[in-house]
Amino acid sequence: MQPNYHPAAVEEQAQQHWDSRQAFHATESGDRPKYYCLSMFPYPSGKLHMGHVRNYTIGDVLSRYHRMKGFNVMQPMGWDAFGLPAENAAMANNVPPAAWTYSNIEYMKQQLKSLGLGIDWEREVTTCRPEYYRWEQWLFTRLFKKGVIYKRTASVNWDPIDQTVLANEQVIDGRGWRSGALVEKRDIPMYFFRITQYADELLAGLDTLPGWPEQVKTMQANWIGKSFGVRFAFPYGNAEKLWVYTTRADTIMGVTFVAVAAEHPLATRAAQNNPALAAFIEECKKGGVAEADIATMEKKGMDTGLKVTHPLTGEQVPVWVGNYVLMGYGEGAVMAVPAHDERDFGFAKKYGLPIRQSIAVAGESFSDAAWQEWYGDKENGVCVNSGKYDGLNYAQAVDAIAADLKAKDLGDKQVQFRLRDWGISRQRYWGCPIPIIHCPTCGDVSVPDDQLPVRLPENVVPDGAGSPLAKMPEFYECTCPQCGGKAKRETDTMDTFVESSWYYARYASPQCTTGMVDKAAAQHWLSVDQYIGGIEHAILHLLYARFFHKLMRDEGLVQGDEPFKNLLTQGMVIAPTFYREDAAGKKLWINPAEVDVQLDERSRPVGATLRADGLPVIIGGTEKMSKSKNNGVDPQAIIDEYGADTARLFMMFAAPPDQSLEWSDAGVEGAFRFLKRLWKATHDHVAPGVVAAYREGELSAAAKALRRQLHQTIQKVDDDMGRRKTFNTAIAANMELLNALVKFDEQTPVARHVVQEVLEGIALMLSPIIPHLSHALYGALRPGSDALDQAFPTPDPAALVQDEIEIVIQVNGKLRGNLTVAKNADKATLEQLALAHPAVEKQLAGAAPKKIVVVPGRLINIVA
RNA sequence: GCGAAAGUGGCGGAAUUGGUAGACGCACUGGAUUUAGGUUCCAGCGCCGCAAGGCGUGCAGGUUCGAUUCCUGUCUUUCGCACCA
Repeated sequence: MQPNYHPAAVEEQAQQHWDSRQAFHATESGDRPKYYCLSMFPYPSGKLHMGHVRNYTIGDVLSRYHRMKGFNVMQPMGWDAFGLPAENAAMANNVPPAAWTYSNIEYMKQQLKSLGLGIDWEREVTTCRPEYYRWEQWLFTRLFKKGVIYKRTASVNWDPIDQTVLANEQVIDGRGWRSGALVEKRDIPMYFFRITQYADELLAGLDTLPGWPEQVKTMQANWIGKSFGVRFAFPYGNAEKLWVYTTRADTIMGVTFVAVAAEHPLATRAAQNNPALAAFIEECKKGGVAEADIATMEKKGMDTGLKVTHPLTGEQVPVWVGNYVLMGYGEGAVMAVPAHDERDFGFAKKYGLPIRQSIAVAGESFSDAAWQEWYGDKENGVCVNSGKYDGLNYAQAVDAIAADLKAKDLGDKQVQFRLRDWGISRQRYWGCPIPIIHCPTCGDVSVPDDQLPVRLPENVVPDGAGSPLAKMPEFYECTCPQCGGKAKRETDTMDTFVESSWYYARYASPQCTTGMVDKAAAQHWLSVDQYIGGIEHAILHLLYARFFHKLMRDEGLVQGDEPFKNLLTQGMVIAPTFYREDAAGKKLWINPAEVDVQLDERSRPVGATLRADGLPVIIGGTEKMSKSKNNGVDPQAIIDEYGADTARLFMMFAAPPDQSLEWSDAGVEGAFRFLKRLWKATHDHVAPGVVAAYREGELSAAAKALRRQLHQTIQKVDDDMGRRKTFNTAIAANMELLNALVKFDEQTPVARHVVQEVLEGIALMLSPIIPHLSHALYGALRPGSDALDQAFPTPDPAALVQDEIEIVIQVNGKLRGNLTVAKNADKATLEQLALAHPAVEKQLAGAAPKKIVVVPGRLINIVA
């Protein structure tokens, strides 16, 4: 064994060893229970970022830990290879997205390999390959025939200069990112997945997922947004009806106006002979479709001049157009009750509309000032100024009002979801072609199986103005599969969320050519035992994948209702930011690697300078590593300098996996220092010759204590890695153990056996985190054996036995001293010892204690 | 705006079931080793205080013998919001 730790050599040797024995190739044979460990696959953007390294290290730690616990582990990897960045790179560099993507994959694959991940590379999946997306197209055609996929129009961001549809991300402050043009809403035809049909099941399924974070389940439940309310109509004109939906039917008697979306037919009609209104409606159509923008913009409205009839009072109610009412939600119209809804209140105040109280809370006054205290109080409010409904509480009022509306055939109770159907049409090139043919006589016809896949040409460079496929007759000219007549192929591609919604299933049989999945393989490996990925995917990706699993189940492809049994949502990797401002006040972001931070005598930062010129820079916040803030740290540089084990150790040590992780160069140094200490301790121990691990023999008190600490650590680390998944505390416990070992200086033969036992224990306990180093250390401690084949250590009950324990003494809940007592000391003895303690006598000052609380094995609290 | 989280020393974090706040690491300070820098090793390190002691987990309340942990309110920060992935 080398006297010093050289990570490059250690890691190369270990990786070659694993490769040569195909250590991570997973098969369905054998009788060990399976463990399918899946990390969210990367988008091949160019090179790995720290978020990838963190994600895949967590997955690898769990995979290797479970291998040691006796599981047949399958850990695959692939590429989420379609997407917008490839088109942007193509335009910038004049390279086809395909070529750019494939070369990125090649480079990033080498990077992943250098991390020493235990991946079965024979299962690699790349979504932009026809072998993959042909099955997506195949499923599409099935779902289209079933009616789960349908076509309708929907609003998109339209760039009037580039004549193209923009993603929300491409709209900056209401303008197109390339053209700078003010973005407009435009309605275009799109295909939709009828996810709302599965809304109830997607909601109920959350209760079957105890292995998911509560936070994620709550977010999904709120996103699905099941609400119990009343759908009812305001009649008008010639037996026409304006429908609205409300969850607060108890406030219906407080309605003073109705607000409709700009796109609502009633608004369109009213605008025909009202130029001012027409102009306002046009103004509402300006701006993008992102909900966050719409919800935070100034609430504006205009009277249509139209009136509708209140269904219960018969009163005439004005209809307004409101820019905050969304056509895509519910009925595209809402009843407005300014007295009991915050948004309506603000709107009524602004435009001088009447406010009518219809709910009261006993003992509370109703005024503009007091209003906000209880405006929406569902629990304590009762109806007032509401005629026959006066005095009814929320539930009673809703029941009575719904019944009366039903009797008039003007409404009824209705369950509604916030979830909307999933529009998947994209007017982009680098995506999976939608397998539809438009025939002038047969309509929309799905592409027959024997004509799949609809191949995406790979040699195209987009120009940013509309979809390239729509300009390629060789792509879109075709014949109708039904009538054989001249027809046009669909040129839209699918949302890339579609590919990432089923890749987990494809990994079970990645090369299957006879179907989307091999049913037997899918049955063996699914569901995913552990899924790991960023918290930013908590809603959309995870909801779509759950939806797809149910679609595939209903096609008989997979079994079970849910794809991911356990979910771990990792936090972001964050880093400090630094910047300077130019003359125009524009921030120029400077990478942390180029900055020196000055500290005061208490190590508080007082300033920062750019290394290149020694002049000051401004310290910004600590934020998610990103290109835009130029605060990214390249993982490759860390691996090159310290090795993968140090990078892995630091990332697992600096924070628990579900919290954000702050990057720290000094922290990386600390991790490296620990590995050097561990290497040296092992080297010094094996230098005089290898011994067997301790089994029996008389031990000194110090040796006994060290051995007890080892076995306590094994117990803790097993729990931390398995149940808690807090790798930071597992590492800390091993650091403490190494510190204790270094202090232990007995050289007797039996002491050397204990040291051997401790070093073997550390090497194995940490092997999921620092596999290369553990491979080398274990090989040195046990020549001829492979750390990879070892079981996770188990604690020796005999080593854990303790005769004496420490008990804390408190007076009035404050720590005043402690006692070392026999483990089985009884309550009376403990009280007596505590009262005799000098610090307690001082605190009591002769007075008798009022009460004594004894928590066995922990503390005594004396209440004075 | 709506939904979900998080706030603990100079910093990252620990305290797992209401029971010793600050484990472990970083930074810093002092010392040893070293020609020097670096490395390594030893010691110290929440705040106030000479000490005794007091204070202390964003802020304000509450429950409890005892609260970082439970409850109410509030502030700040982060994530998501349907075409970024």
